[in-house]
Amino acid sequence: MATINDVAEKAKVSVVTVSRLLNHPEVVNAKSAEKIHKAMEELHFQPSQIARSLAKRRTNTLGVVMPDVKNPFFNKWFRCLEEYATIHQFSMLLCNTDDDPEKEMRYIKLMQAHRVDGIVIVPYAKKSIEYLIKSGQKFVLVDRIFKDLEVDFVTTDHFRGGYEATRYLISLGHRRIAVLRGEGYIFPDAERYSGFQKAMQETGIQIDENMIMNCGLDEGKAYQQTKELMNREERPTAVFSFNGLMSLGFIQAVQEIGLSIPQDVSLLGFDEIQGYGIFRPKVTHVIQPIKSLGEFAFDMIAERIKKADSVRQQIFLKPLLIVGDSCIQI
Amino acid sequence: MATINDVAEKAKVSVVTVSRLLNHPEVVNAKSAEKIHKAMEELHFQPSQIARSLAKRRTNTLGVVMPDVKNPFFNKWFRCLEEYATIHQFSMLLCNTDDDPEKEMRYIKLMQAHRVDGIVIVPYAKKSIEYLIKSGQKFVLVDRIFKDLEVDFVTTDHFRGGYEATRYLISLGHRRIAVLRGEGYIFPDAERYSGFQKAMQETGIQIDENMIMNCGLDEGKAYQQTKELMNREERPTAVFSFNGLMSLGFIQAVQEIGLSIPQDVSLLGFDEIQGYGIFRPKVTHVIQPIKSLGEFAFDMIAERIKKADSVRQQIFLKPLLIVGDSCIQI
DNA sequence: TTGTATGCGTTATCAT
DNA sequence: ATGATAACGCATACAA
Repeated sequence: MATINDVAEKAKVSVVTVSRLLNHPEVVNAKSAEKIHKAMEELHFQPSQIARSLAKRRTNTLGVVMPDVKNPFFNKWFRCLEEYATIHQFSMLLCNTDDDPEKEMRYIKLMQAHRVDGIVIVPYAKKSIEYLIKSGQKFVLVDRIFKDLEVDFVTTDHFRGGYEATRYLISLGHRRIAVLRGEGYIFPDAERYSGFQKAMQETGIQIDENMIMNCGLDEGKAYQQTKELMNREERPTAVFSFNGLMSLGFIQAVQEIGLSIPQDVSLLGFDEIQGYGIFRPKVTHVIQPIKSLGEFAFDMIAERIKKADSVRQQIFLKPLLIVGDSCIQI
Repeated sequence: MATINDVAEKAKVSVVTVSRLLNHPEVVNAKSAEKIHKAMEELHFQPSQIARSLAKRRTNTLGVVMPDVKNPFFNKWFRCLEEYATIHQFSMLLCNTDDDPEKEMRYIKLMQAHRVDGIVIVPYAKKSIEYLIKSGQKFVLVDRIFKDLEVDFVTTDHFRGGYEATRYLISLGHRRIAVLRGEGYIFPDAERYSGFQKAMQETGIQIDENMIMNCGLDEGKAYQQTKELMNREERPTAVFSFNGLMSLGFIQAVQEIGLSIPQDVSLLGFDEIQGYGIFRPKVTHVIQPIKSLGEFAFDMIAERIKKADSVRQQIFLKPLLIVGDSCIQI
């Protein structure tokens, strides 16, 4: 690939003038500009971001570290982030951790080696974030936060989501509500459960601990737990599933047992389900403001890149309850 | 972030020795090595890939240009590619074109500006590929190819997929087979249709052109076309949908009309459907060897990066028909 | 408006 | 086994 030198030579100007045309076009004379442009065309010249990054100590690329692009929630989010970042002249280096702490650390260091200007991370391990802080890296947390760490983040108000969903079920007359959740380690899981608890307490309903199923946020486990749960003598009248994958596992198990939603059991899920469009009844679910989650993430990291001492931003966005046909009054 | 200079100073050796430890560890004395390692630890040193890339004229990063990570087929493929590439010390710069020719060109040039060692592309416009050739860029085509261009590629044998799927439907007694397809512009769409044609011709069945529905590979259009199609006096007994999205649209429309699969109409789809797991009946479908599609793509581009004059590779992978319950004998 | 000199962080070459 | 020096492609300060 041609360099700035080749262009300068061909246009019979100095390298600096070429560089100027790239960075401060207003100060270069029209004739020179034309000659240079012509030379660039002929040589298929593209300024090297590598050399440019080295000189400017800015790469204009963002590192994105997240659990898994295969997850519908995350890939939608990533696309929003990418689109928005591209408008602002940023490229994206992408890594998937599969919630493996070691991968996460390795990838973070890889990003740093690439000298990304900032890291946008949906983290798993708190240790990773502590490392980011310690190493002076600029970064923004998305979705999964750690309450005791003083860092920039944008997330959904998962507490509110859990709370409102539960209130809705209660308003329909449900008392025996089961929960399909994770281990409570990651923030959204913990918060949604807290919201659930609060709604139950407020309305004076006793939580039946036997109906709080730890499924590790996993489809397969949700399937198994559902089989066990729904074959009990005293079944729940409603199930609150904490993500789309578990909703899938639940539905599959329920179908195999021969029960119907919502006649035999109501279902309320967090996030959309894959294939949501074709499944009947329409599942009542809580959605997150994915686009905003992407745009805020970019704005925040961009702001911090601009000035390291910009104010700390901690944003909670409102979730929204979409009412379908999977919950009935009892 | 600390540089190689800081490390050298702290370890009381020259920069070169530090660099050597990084690149040719075997030639540096154990004592020096230890001192350097210690200094690196203390300084949280990560060698700058930027400076390294500039000096070596190799970035060890790959540009991935594809239509859309949201598409389940592509995101599974991307994950396979990423995992495999990471093992081989390559990072991935990712861009989504949404099949917009302008975006595609812009992104390709962006990748070149970043001096990626090679580009892995699922293209839309032939023009993009012609540019890649003209500019001397190393690249590999995945999934969508152009038969008359002499370039490296790996794709599924879509012709065979279309052929075998159609033969299967015919073997079940179907004669009036409708097709939900795209515009025939991209390779997989065109090939699948050719395979369909061949199977029909071989068995002496007349293709009813009115049942070949151009849905632009889009869910919404497939939904509309299905409504029109299935409300005709003479309905097809089977439908062959060319991708998962259109299968979704089809199913939704059929459900709304009040028909059942496969009692009223059989369905055979290409690729998996989102939410496949919970939809009943299980949809009979053709799957592609996604993992191989990722690994071959990497191996090929890696090979070409190693030596520009390596032999041209053009690989067709076999698709596989997965029989479910969505097609019945008539 | 344009050019000269220098530096960005690393590697390669040639010495020692 | 180690070091001095130049080079990678570009941007910036300063000079003209």
